[in-house]
Amino acid sequence: MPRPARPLAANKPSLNGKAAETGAPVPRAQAVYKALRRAIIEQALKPGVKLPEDAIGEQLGVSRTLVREAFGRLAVEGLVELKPNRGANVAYPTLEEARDVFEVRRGLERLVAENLAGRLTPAQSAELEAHVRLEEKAHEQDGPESIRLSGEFHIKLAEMTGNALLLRYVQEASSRCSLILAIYGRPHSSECAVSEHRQLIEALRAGDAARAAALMDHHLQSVVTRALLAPRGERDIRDVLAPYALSEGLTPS
Amino acid sequence: MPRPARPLAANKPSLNGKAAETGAPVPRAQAVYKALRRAIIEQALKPGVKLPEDAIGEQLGVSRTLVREAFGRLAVEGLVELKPNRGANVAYPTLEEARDVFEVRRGLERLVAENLAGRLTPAQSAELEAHVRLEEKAHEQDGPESIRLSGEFHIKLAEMTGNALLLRYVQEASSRCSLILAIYGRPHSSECAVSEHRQLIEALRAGDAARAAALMDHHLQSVVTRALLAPRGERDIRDVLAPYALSEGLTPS
DNA sequence: AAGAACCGTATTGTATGCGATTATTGAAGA
DNA sequence: TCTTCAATAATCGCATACAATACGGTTCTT
Repeated sequence: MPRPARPLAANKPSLNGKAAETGAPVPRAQAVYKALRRAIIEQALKPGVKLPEDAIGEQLGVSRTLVREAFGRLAVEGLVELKPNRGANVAYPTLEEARDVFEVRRGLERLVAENLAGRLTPAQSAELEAHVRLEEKAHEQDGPESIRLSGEFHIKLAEMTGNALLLRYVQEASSRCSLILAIYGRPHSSECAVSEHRQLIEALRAGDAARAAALMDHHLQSVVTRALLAPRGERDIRDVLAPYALSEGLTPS
Repeated sequence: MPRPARPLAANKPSLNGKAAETGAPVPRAQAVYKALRRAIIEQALKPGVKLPEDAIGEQLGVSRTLVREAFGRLAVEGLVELKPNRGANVAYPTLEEARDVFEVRRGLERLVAENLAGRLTPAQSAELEAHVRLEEKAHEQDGPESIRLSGEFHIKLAEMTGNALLLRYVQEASSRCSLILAIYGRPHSSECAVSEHRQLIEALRAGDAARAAALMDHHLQSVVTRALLAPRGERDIRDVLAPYALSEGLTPS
C-alpha cells in the first residue's frame, strides 16, 4: 500500500556531526526507541497493533536494524510483544497482567511515599502543590490533559526520591498502566482523585510515613477499582464478535 | 481471603539451536543475552570490564548484530553500561546506586512477603523447607554455593507469587546485587542468615502478612549492613589514592 | 622537552543483502 | 460450497559491508 512517506520523526535536525553543540552524540537507535515509546503511550499506536520493521523504519527514516533494537528494549519494558519469526505488536496486556502491574506499582509507590515522608524540601512541596492546582484546573474541563497530569504527579514524586532505579520502575509501571487503561479503562474517567493527591502531600509534609504509605496504597487501589472494573474491550476478535453472532442467530463454536 | 497462588508459565527448555525439536525456534539473540547475563552474574566478567562487540561475537559464534542487541537489553537491566561511540562495559555501580538497588529490592520483596502470606500451598511450603535445608548444608562448607542458594531462595519466593512482573523486578534487582557484592561485598560472607529464612517461612505459613513483611524487611536490611558496610574497592582512582595522599601529607583537591 | 597537530588503526553506528520462516492467495479436489 | 494444498509474496533473523568516531603513537612546533 503506497502512502506518501512523510517522516514522522522530523526531530533530528543534524544527524551528522555534533547535534548542534547540544553535547551528546545520541545514537539514533535511542531516538527510535523514544519515538515508538511515546507513540504507544499516547495511544497513537493502539494495543495489539502490528509493528512491521520495514514500514516503521521507513516512516522514521532509519533502517530495520535500529527499529529492531528499539523493539528489543520496548519488549523488555512490556510495551511491545515480540514473537519469534512473527514480528512485533504493541503489547496487549491481559487482565491478569494488568493486575500484576498494578500490584507492583502499589508496592513501588508505597516505597516512594515512605522515602519522601518528612523529607520534602519547601521547593519540592511547592512544586507538588502547584501541580495539584494544575490538576484541579484540568479536571473541570475533563480533557485528556487531566489524565496526563495525574500520571505526572506520580512520576514527579518518584523523581523526588532521588532513587534512579525506583524512578525507572515507576515510569515503567506507569507506561504499562497507560496501555492497560487504553484497553480496560473507562472512556474519560480521570483516574486520580485530586483530593487524594492533596491529602498525600499533606501526610508527606507532616513526615507521617505510615499514613503517607497507607494513603498511597489506598489511592492506587481506588484507581484500580474506578478505572479497571469495567472491561471494555476484549483481546480476541471472537470475544468482540460473539454478541453480534448471537444477535444474528449464529452460534460461535 | 486466600486465593491459591497461581502457577507461572514454565520456563523454556534448552535454547541452543532448534531446542532439540521441541517446538519453539528460540532466537539466538536471546541465547547471547543469557550467556552474557550469566557470565556477568557469576562474575566471570568482572564489573567494569570492557566488552568489545566483535571479540564477544566471535567467541559466541555470532555476529556483532546480535551482541549489540543483547547489550541493549543488559543495559536496560543495569548490568551493562553503554556509552555512545565508546562501547560497552560490565556495569560498575557506585555506592549510591547500590543503595538505591537495595532500597528498591526491599520494597519489592516486602511485597512478595505480603502477597505470599497465608497463601503458600503445602507443596510450596515443602519446597521452601527443602531449599533451606540445602542452604544449611552448604553453609557449613561456606563455599560460593552458599551464596547462590541464598539468592535462589528469594527468587523462588518471587516465583511463587505468580506475578510475572514482580518476579522480573526481583530478578533484576537480585542480579544487580550480585554485581554490587562483587565490588563492595566482603569476600566470603554468605549474605543471608539461614535462620532468618526459616523464620520468614514460618510467618508466611502462619499467614501473618505484617510479620512476614517486617521479617523480610529486616532480613534484607541486615544483608546490606553485613555485606555492604565495608567497601573494598572504589570506582574512582581518587578514592583509592586519597588515603595514600593523606598519609604522605598531601592534600587531594 | 612539553605540547599541539596529524595520521593510522581499532571499534562503534548504521544500512543493506540473503536465506529462512510465515502469511496469503488461488486453484484443484471432495 | 467447503477443504486442502501448493505457489507466491511478505516479513523476519542474521551476517556482512561501509561509514563515522575515538584512541594511540608519531612528528612537528615552540
